[in-house]
Amino acid sequence: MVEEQTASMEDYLEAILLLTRKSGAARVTSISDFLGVTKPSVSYALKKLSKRGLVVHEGYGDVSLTSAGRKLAEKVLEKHQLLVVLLVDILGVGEETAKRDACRMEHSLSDETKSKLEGLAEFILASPGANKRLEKLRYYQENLDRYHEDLERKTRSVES
Amino acid sequence: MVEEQTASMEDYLEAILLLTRKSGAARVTSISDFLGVTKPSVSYALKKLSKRGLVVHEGYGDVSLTSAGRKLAEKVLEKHQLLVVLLVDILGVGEETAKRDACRMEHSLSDETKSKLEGLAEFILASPGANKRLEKLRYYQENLDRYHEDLERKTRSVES
DNA sequence: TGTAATAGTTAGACTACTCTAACAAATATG
DNA sequence: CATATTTGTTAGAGTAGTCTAACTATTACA
Repeated sequence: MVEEQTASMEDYLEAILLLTRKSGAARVTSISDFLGVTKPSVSYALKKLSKRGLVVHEGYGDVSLTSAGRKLAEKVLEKHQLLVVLLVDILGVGEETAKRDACRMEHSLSDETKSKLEGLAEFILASPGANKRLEKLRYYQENLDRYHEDLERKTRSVES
Repeated sequence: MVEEQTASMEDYLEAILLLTRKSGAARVTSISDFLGVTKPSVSYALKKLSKRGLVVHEGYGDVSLTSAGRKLAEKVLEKHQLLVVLLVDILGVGEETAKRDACRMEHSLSDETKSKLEGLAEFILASPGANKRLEKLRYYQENLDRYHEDLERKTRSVES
């Protein structure tokens, strides 16, 4: 069994997976650019992840994932992608917010909830009757937005 | 505008709100028991939250929230409760997992996503046609579970 | 009302990151 | 092939939290 990683370490694993997929290999610099952290921070993280057997580095070379590391990284990435689908395609959350939320929530989503959420997403997006259901949800959401806007307007006029 | 708080500080605010509602007042000891942290940790947190104008303490007495603190605490608690409804009543996630997930995800849920999620929950639980919809989802989830169990069994038999 | 029990604080260490500054290794180019 | 540029590491400090140990303040009650 692989121990739980911190959100930060999961971010590094996920970044390495994505960079490897995109360009064949990950480097300290590309990870640093991708995550928006300094190179010393990447160095520090890689040392930790190496000790835990999740990453192979041997200084100044390419960074790659061990199979344990890859398994973990894939799990995180799957959660991330599921959340994006849920937020954007089902809930209609704006791209920017959805991205920010997914990047944070991916670390707190249990495997159990993930699989249940997959079921919900499938039910709403791909099961028999899904189209009609999604259409109705969209309609409902839109009216709800209008309703909340009204409410806020009223609140403001009371406050002022 | 109130600045963003860390997950930890949000936990303290939420605990103070809940304890105040339950027993009229929060104390260092009750917060410490509730959150499962030591009293020095509570002391440390209260000092920070006081400086930020979110909590009123004046040593050795009751702990209470300022209106800014209460507003923030209520926001977090609402997110928590919404997540529990979503996880337990809609997705059918087990109580324990749902609680753990809600406690962590409440800190990464944006206001925008929260309101969209409220819409979804309402749509599934309380809109016209909701009963039938929830029933179908439940049925779908159950078969999905069975399907995934089958899949896992097959995977195992291949590996061994 | 004096003392024991409870409640809270302070001091100091530890963890898990983050960063900047300074240096070393590798690579690329004139 | 020597040197400039890029890449990566090490050292050291800072932050935000956690804890234990030792202390002080408050309260309870014999």
